[in-house]
Amino acid sequence: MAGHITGESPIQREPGIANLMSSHKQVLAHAEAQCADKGTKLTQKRKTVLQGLLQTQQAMSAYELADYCRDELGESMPPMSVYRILEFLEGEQLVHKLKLANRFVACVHITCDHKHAVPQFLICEQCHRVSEVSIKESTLRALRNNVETAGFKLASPQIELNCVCDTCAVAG
Amino acid sequence: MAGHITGESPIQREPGIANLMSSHKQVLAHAEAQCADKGTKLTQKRKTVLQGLLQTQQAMSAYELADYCRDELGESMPPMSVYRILEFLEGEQLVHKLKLANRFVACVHITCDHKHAVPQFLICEQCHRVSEVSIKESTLRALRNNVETAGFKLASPQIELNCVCDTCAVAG
DNA sequence: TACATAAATGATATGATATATCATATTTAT
DNA sequence: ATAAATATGATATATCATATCATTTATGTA
Repeated sequence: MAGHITGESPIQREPGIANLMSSHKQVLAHAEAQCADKGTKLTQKRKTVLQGLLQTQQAMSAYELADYCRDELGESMPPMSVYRILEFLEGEQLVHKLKLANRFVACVHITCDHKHAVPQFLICEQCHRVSEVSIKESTLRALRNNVETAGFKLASPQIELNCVCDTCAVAG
Repeated sequence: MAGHITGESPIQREPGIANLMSSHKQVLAHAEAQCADKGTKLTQKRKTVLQGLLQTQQAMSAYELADYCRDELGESMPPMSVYRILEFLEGEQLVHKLKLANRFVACVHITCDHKHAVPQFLICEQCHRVSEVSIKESTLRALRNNVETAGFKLASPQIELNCVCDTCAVAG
């Protein structure tokens, strides 16, 4: 019953920890204000979970997040609470669930005020690093066309792709 | 420990059971020949699992398939064997694993001799019906471009999309 | 045929992700 | 101050999946 974070590959934090910390503070403040506007509350626990996702910069499972919050952020966090909190954060569009990986990521657009484009998630199968990029309108239209011709509708415009990141590709 | 097939929505079999049965027979024969060519064997158990996928026309979990084989096809089938057999069938390209749904489908191109196009799977979130369509070369190129710009590589060109089929959309 | 080897399947244990439900604590409104 | 609503804790259980060892079945060769 050791930690849930698989040790396969280290977590990458390019811009230096200190900068990230302070930028996370801003993101959290923004998220809190956004919730307040909508009449919901970003409680301490919810903030901690979101902070975990912001800091690790990885797609995390609920159980991994529970461990991370307890061990690194000093906040006791039963996994079932994490699931509930993630559900809340998803509803607030602060977090995305990646079905392809059964993991969760912080939305990279929390501090943007404009409407988000359709996200395209590139998920490294090996280290779970995630890149959230925007899909071109024309590409999305082509996909949607395929879908509707087949008698389906896109349930969520979000697109997830099985990838390998360059770092793992080199290492592999 | 009741059946694993969720009763939410009935399985749809448009062309009439009898026709499907006979066409499945052909598909199975083709699959068997294909294996023989490669020096592998489509055993009785493997045939039964593939038949289950062909008949239900749904994305099925391994456990659902185990139940289906036992109850509907009269072949005792421990879930762990189903996993092994699905792995084999995937290797033979007779079956695809849909990570988005944690389920498996029969490949719709088993009887085609030409090389398959890149598959795009439309998965109904509600009834797990799946449509396997081909993605246009230009669309795939656009996606791949997005991916490589972000420093990733597509691990599998297979694309899975969260959808709702028209039947469920009407019912819902 | 008899035997050795390889391949396939059976059986069990366990891990990992997720949902359901009821109890308790905290916040909010009146 | 109290009731109602919201948030969190705790437990049980469902669901998807892998690892491992035992047993059976098929295959090749003396």
